[in-house]
Amino acid sequence: MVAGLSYELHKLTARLDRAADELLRREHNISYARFLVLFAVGQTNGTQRDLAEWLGQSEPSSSRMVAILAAEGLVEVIRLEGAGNRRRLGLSTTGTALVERCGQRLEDRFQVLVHRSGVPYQAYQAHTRRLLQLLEADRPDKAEMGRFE
Amino acid sequence: MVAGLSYELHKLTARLDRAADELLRREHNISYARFLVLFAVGQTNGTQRDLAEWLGQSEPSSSRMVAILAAEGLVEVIRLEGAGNRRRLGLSTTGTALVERCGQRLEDRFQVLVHRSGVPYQAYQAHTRRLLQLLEADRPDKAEMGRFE
DNA sequence: TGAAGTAAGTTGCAATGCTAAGGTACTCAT
DNA sequence: ATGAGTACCTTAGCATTGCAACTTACTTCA
Repeated sequence: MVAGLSYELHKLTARLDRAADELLRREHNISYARFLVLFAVGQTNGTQRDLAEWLGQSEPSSSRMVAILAAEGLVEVIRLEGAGNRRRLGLSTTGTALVERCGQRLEDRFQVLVHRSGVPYQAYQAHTRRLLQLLEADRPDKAEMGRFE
Repeated sequence: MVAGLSYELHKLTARLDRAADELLRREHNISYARFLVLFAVGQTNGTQRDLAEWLGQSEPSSSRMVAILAAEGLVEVIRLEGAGNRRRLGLSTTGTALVERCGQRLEDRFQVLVHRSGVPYQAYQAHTRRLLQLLEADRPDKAEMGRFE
């Protein structure tokens, strides 16, 4: 048959995401989608476009999520005067704390899973990254992506 | 930082799915989500529950997709008399042809990508499967799942 | 100094996913 | 033969995504 590594990846990710979502909702009353955005804000500390890029999502998606998270006081949005229609994103104190706790919890859990499975974390990660890189290289866009400073 | 294999998996899958979606819409006027369901119908040839299970999706999701695909004449739904409220799903002739073409196209493309990346297909697939297996084993459900014949 | 260009962000709409709750078609023990 | 149980499917409603189209805030150039 058509083996289908891609289907298995799809499925694995779907399951992982769902499991993460359940855990976060139960323990921290937040969805995985929102957590991911929060986490990404912490990582990028840039514009919304940077955020979308990091997440591998469309801009409208992150735009909306940012609006929601900002309204909840987890993300801070600062308009940059004299820099075009740009804002810089950052985590609020509450946001930082939340990301900290959730991130730790998820990472722990995931590492346990991987460890129990016997799959070599390093190698699997390296392969995943490699594929991702190649996929990014294929799209003829943001080679530079304008920063502000 | 929190390395985050899981984020990378999430992102990789998102990108792969999006690329597949673009290709299928452009060349065959069908979304990747629908194609996946069609493909799964061909693989399972069972009930909708089997289908959802194979896809790693919720039952309502596949129920809705089946309704749509049946309305488009791609999937055939057969009520099984005397077997409870069950239906057996199968691909119509058109459906089979479509899956054939799209599946081939996607698989080719994906294999080229993996090959170019230098990632060992077999090993990566084995790891993915292993993780998936463990994840399935954790959920205390359908160990048997009732078939009809 | 104002028209065109550019980079970033937002809005409208449809597709798809999930959970919770409800329905349907049988089987079985009493 | 009837009420409980079981397995499968559907409906209702919300969350999140993507694309297309539009807006906003600056920059450039004639």
